[in-house]
Amino acid sequence: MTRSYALVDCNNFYVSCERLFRPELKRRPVVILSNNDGCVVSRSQEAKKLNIPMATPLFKVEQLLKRHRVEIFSSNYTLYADISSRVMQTLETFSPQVEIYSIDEAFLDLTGLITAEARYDYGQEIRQTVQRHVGIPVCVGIAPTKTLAKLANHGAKTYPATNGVVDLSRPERRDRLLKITPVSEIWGVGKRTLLRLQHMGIHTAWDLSALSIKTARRQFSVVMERTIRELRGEACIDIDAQPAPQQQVICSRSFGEKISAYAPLRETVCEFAARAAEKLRHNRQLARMITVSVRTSAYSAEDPCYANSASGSLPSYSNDSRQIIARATSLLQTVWKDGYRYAKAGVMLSDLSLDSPFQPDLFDDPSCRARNTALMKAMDQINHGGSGSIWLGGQRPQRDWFMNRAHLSPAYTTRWEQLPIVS
DNA sequence: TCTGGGGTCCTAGGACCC
DNA sequence: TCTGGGGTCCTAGGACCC
Repeated sequence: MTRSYALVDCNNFYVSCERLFRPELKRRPVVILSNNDGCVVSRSQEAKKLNIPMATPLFKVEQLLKRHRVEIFSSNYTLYADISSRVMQTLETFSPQVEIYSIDEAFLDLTGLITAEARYDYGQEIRQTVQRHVGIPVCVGIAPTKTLAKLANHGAKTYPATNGVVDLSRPERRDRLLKITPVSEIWGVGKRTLLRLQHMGIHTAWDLSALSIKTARRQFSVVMERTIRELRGEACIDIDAQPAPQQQVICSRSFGEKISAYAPLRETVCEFAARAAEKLRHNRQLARMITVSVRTSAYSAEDPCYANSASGSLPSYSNDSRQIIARATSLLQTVWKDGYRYAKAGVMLSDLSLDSPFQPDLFDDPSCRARNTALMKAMDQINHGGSGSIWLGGQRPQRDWFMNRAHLSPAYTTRWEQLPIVS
C-alpha cells in the first residue's frame, strides 16, 4: 500500500513561544539566543528579512539588532518544552502513530487514515487546531515518504500561496517542487555532501533524485541511497513512534567566563556530572561509562589551544550522583593541564541500561543499592523544578552561575510565581 | 571581550577468534 | 618454508539532524 506521512513543523518555534505571552511582538523582529547567549538560534520572519543568518554569533549582529530594535531573548527551554508537549498532545489526536522528531516537529502516519483527495484539507485542519488549542503556527507537508514530507513542509513554509500546507501525493506536484528546490534543502544533505554534489553538477533536488543508485552507493553511502529512493517516492524510513531508549546522556556548556584554575573547573564538571545523573534518573536509566571533556576556545587566536577527553567505567551500572561525580573528578584529573584558559567542558554518560529490570553483578549489594536509590529519589524530589535546593559536596551551589542569560523571559507556564497576569 | 547543546547513524580499521 | 579467510566486537572519527 502507498504510504502517507505528514510532517508538522512549528514556525520559528522559540519565537512563537515568546510571542504567546508578548502578543505586542507579533509583527516585530524577534530573535532567540542559544545557551550562554552565544548564537542566534531562532528568528522571526521579520528578523530573517534583516539577513541575520541562523547560528550567527550574537556579537557579530549586535549593532544590526540594535539599529532595527530587534527584540532579543535568551533561550527559555523550560517554557519551550512545555509548549512543545502541548503541541504534540494536539497532534496525537490526528493520528495513532506520531513520531516526535524534535522539540518543534513531528511525523504523523496518515496511511489508510484518509483518502488522497482529503489530505490537503486534513493538513489545514491540523494547522487550525494547533493554532486554536496552543496558539502556535505550524506548517504541514504531506507525502508518500518522510524525506518528501520534509520537502513538502519546506515548500509550505517557503510559498505563502500554499497557505501552509503542501501535499505531494501526486507525482506531478512532487516533480515540480523537486525541480525548484535547491539540493541543500534536502533532509540528509549537509555542508560536506553539498560541496561534493555541486562538484558533480547536482544543484537541485530533482538532479539528486536522478542520480543513479549505484553511484550514490559507491561514492557516498547507504544513507544517500536511501535519500534518493525516498525522493523517488519509495518509502525506506518508517515512522518510529516508540523510540528506543537513549544511548547517551550529555551535559556540556561553554562558560560565560573562561576558567584557568583547577578548583572552579572541578566544581563545574561536578555540576555537569550531577545534571547528567539527574537526566539519567529521569530517563529511568543507568550508565556504566563516563567521559569527561575539556577544551579551550576554538576561536581565540592568541590563547594556546588544548582539547582533551578521558573515558572510564563506573564500578557497576549506576545513576547515583555521588558515584558519577567521583568518577568525573578522577577523569578530570587525567585531562587537566595547568596554564590554559578553559572555555568549555562536558560530561557524557554512555553504555546505558534501563534501571528495571536490572541485572545486578556478582558483587552487587541489593540493600545498599535500594538505599542509594531512595536517597537519589529524595534528592530529585526536593530539587524538582530545577531550583537546586540541595546539592552534593563538590558541586557549585549557584546553578547557572557560569551562563549568561541576560534576556530570559519568565517561566510563564511552569512556575506559580511567574504566571502571566491578565488585568 | 563575545562563536550552542544534545543527539543519531555509518564507516573504516584494529584486535581477536576459529 | 608455508603466512588464509571469514566473522565479531570495539573504537574513533565523520557527517548529519534540530
